[in-house]
Amino acid sequence: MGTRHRGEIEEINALNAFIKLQRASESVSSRVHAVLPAGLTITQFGVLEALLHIGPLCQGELAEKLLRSGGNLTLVVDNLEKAGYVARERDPADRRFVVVKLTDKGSKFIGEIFPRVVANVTREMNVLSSTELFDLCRLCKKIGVRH
Amino acid sequence: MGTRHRGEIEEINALNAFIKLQRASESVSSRVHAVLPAGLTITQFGVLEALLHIGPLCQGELAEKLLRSGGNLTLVVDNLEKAGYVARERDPADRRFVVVKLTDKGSKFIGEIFPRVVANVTREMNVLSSTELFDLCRLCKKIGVRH
DNA sequence: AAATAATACATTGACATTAAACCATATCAC
DNA sequence: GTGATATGGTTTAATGTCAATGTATTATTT
Repeated sequence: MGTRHRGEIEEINALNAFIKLQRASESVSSRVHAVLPAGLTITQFGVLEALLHIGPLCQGELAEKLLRSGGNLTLVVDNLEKAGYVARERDPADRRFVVVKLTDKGSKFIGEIFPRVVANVTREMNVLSSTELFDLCRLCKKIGVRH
Repeated sequence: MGTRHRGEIEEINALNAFIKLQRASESVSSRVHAVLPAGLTITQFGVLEALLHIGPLCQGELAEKLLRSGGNLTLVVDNLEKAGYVARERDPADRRFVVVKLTDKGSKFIGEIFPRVVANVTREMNVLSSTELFDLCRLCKKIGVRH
């Protein structure tokens, strides 16, 4: 091992950390997903949650917040609309925009689910101490930013 | 804010860290993905990379390593097979197993791509110092484990 | 040896996901 | 105002993804 170049070690450490990051994210996410009612996907949950806490949003904003493509959001909102959880409305001021808002049914639904997801996330993440959580936030923030 | 219960603060910190973890993972992954040749997906890359570094594997092993379902791997291997990068072979000792191996074309292909992905991952992750990388590994390992 | 259970993969159906092409609306330049 | 350009959303084609179910093969039980 003494013959390894500096660059090789850097590469190995970077790859290693990258893989661990991906695995941690995927495995926590899948365990959190497990608590969602059958038929409600993570992205659908993300849309409902954003509408609950921010209020009505247009699809472009939803796509940006959820890191998804516009075309994807069209379909996800379609499915939420079919299920009766959200309603679409053309913005009369600028008819290109479609404003998505929670229906009463959707509001009640996400209002019941959200606390359970929070409890689950809390259980998953509190394997770390609050100092460790803070460190994780800092590191994630640093690598998450485009550079 | 002084009226917040201890539990509420824990929940907020946990949620906050969870979201940052997901975002960091997704955004790094999408930037790494960007370096893959058009048409090669992340999971396809994962299969080729595993075959390159471990050697021939059966589909069940691939599914486990890549944290994907068996049915999914069937399709991913289908597409890699169509593209001529891998070949399937029934294990003669136990005909339930399908051994997947790289073709010459696939071997050459992944051999060219892998170093470029490594370079990209290195560039992304080396925003962190080696100490920070080490910390990130430790934290991810801790939350990734099922508990 | 026949019935049963377990294992590995394939298939199906529903939804997610993206990129690219497309349509409708709005804005800008002239 | 008219044409060019930009913007927001939709559609399409290809792939991914899982859960559930089906099929083939092997192992176990009796």
